[in-house]
Amino acid sequence: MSEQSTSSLDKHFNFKEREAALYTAWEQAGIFRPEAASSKSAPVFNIAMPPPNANGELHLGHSYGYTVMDILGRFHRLAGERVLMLPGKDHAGIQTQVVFEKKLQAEKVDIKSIPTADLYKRCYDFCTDRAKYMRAQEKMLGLSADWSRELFTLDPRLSDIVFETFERMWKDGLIYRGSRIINWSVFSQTAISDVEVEYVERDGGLWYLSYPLVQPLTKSSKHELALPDGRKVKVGELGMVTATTRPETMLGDTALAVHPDDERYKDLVGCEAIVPLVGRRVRIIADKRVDPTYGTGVIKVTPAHDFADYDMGQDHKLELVQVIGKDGLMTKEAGAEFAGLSTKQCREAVLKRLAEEGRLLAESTIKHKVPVGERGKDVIEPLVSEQWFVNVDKAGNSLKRRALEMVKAGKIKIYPARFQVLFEQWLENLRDWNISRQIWWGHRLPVWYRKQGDKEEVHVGRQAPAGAGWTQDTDTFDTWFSSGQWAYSTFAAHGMVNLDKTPASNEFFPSHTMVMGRDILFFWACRMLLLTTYRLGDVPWKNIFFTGLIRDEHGQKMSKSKGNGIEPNDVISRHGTDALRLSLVMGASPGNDIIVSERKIEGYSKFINKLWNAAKLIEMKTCSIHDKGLPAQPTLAANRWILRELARVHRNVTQKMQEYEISIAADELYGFSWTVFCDWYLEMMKVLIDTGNDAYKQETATTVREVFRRILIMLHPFVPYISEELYQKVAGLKRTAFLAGESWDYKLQEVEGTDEVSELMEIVGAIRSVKSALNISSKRIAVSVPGARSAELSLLIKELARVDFVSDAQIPGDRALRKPFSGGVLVLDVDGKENYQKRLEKDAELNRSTIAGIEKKLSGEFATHAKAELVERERERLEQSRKALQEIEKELAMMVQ
RNA sequence: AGGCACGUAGCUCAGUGGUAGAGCACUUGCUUCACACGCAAGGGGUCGUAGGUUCAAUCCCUAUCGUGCCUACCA
Repeated sequence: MSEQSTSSLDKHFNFKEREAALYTAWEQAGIFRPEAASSKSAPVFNIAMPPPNANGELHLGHSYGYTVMDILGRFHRLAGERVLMLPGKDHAGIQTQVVFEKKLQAEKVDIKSIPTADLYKRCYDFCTDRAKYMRAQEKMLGLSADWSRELFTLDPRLSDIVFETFERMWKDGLIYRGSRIINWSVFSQTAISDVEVEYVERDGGLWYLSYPLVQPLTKSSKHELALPDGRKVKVGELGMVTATTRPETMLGDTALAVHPDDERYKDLVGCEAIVPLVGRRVRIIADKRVDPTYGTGVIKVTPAHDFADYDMGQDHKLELVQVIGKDGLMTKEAGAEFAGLSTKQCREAVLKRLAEEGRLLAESTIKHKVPVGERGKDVIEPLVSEQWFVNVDKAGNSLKRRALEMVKAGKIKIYPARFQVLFEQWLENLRDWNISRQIWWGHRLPVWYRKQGDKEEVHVGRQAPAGAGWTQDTDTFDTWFSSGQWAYSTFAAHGMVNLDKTPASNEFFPSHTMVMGRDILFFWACRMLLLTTYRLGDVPWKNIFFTGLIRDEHGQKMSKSKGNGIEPNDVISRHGTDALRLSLVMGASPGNDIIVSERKIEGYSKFINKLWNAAKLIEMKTCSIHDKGLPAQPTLAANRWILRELARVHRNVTQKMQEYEISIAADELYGFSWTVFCDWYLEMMKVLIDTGNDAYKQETATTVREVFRRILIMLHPFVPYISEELYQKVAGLKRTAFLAGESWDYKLQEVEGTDEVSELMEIVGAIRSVKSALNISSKRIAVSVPGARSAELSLLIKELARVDFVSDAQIPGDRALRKPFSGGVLVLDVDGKENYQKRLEKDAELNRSTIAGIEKKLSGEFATHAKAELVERERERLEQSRKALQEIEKELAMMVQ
């Protein structure tokens, strides 16, 4: 017996202390910089990581994305590549301004009294402060980012590029200023982007209004309309009947529209009608965008306050009458009677007046979706406003066509592949992009104006042109205009991309991979693709990986307002970073949502504990054994087996990682580490080291160290802390300063030999099964095992199954329980073997049905159609089952006697 | 309305044209000196439904139901 040794490791992994210490050590060693790679010409793996908004803190969604990125980054770093995980923060325009102004309000600061320049500075400081906090969270998560290259979207190095892009696009005619319909936030007093608008379902009214015809019909129509109150009216009889959810906008109607193929209204197209209350004469137009089955099939067209109507207005050259102002109140265009009312008051007033005039025919309630601001209560009004736009589909120089061509040509590998189609659809549907915002937080437009008499001069440039009287535009850029350039501006800021050279391809560009949540992804990805293609003539990234969303255990989206969110800091402090990372990855297939609960995180913390204890055991058993290096061909079957298994797992995991199948790779490693390595191999190791001779000890100690070292390397991307800690602390594992310096790939000579261990596992399993059923698991019993095997294997079977070997003849018949296995029949010496009868009967039944199944199969056309090897395999299975059944029946017959 | 995905054990998910899998949960036994955050042995599924192709379908095709998401519309 070997002397008792103790481990230098504590009872549990003290992750709270050790995680912070390990991170600091990594950072101080500079291993997160691409320059740390041993080869200066190694391939580059770089990610311009999506910058979170610098106005709050990280939520679990951020942790998820970062975990995926860090796993990829650490994997490629182990592969010897120059890895650059470039971190940053986004100034997040309107969102930050709202957060910041709320904060000032809470502090009872009078925002209006502060000059904009001061506000800007204070907000910048606020973001700097938040960024610092978030950076600490990112480090806590183990993110192996190159902090020396961190950037903020308002950093002058990035801003310069943003302004330059704007100027170039202006010169190229890809940017214009114009009055078009946009989403207007009444609360924030600015235009906002499509993604900032949400649609929520509300109960609303649908009112049926009649607009008199200028020239009444001469003969009555054969078509009838059904009103919701059951009435039927002849088409044209009461003028044009239209249904609307927003009666107040009728004051701005400049047409009525019907579907061109709608028989009911064919004769009326081209006629004129009168908008009630305002008395405006409007045309009846035909447009295929009208759905003839909805309402009455007639729509009132309000080009100034509806996106679809706006498009129709453009095509039919309709007048724009703006009746709702930016303050959310009715304008004087709405008429003296309504001007100054809120839209809600106006709706009531309009309905009252229409009813008085007999123009309100009917009303019904419906569910419909109304636009609201991101934070819920904000009212969004589509209205026409003068803004700056990017022309995304300019004739002869279409940004979106070029982007689309690249995607269609497969220049970006998309994971999962099914998102390719979605990506293309998004690009197809892009409308001109409003990039101006009426807020003070952000990049101020580099545009100057000067009034010269009636004319207004416009100059685009960072500096005011010569001459007096120029004033700069007070608008700022849509935050996506700057983050849309993140894919190249970040690398350009560090001199890794030359913006004046197109295509700009070099080792850092296009960047290797983009990881994005699939919710925001398409919106942002499209903009990045557009701007990068424009600026550099190439795609922004070679690969793009979409993650799903995080959901709670009931499948609900996590959100602050629902209160079902998991705080990363909180769970990390209780279960450790590694457990969180594992639970964010296990079961998460690309693009699909993932369910995360505290229970899941807690569950994976057990795996961390398991690794810790495996290390303790290895240390105890091997610390006194000197490592003489791994022999080319181990002599022990157990060692040959585990090395073969290791090589197999290494191949599988490597392949899955390269295919971005991260969860499958993690799952494979989890199973191998726990079931194969701990449950089987470590148990064998104990036996070989405790009871074996010196040669056994030597080879086994060396093997277990090598396999464990390899496991730690492979696990490191997923659980960086525990793996590094054990690598550092367990004697005999460490070869370089940090795991990051190890090599993922390794040359393992193909281990020869037959697979004797699977037979061992079958025999041990069969014995354990019998013992367990007879409730004698801990008892040492005698057993006869047919066949000859090495001293090592015999020893292992005896110790793992807790048996002594005897010959068949030594066991009395009334105590001998015969148990078939693939290599023959085991005979176990047990008390009360009749208690095993039920199990035997079940086994027999199982075998009979297997036999019947195979016989049926072989008697059919399978035998002639299927591949010969398949048929052969079935024959073997049949033979085996028959033999087993025979033995079981023999045993049962003896019991019955 | 259109598109996409999903539907496999109680839960979360793998998977394959030829013997249905894992983890968690559950049952039973075991404080065997790494770990009870553990070990061992078990129970549990006609792979959503209906057709089709095939010698053979959980897998391929068609239809259908259910769930989720996206886009458009909701005048």
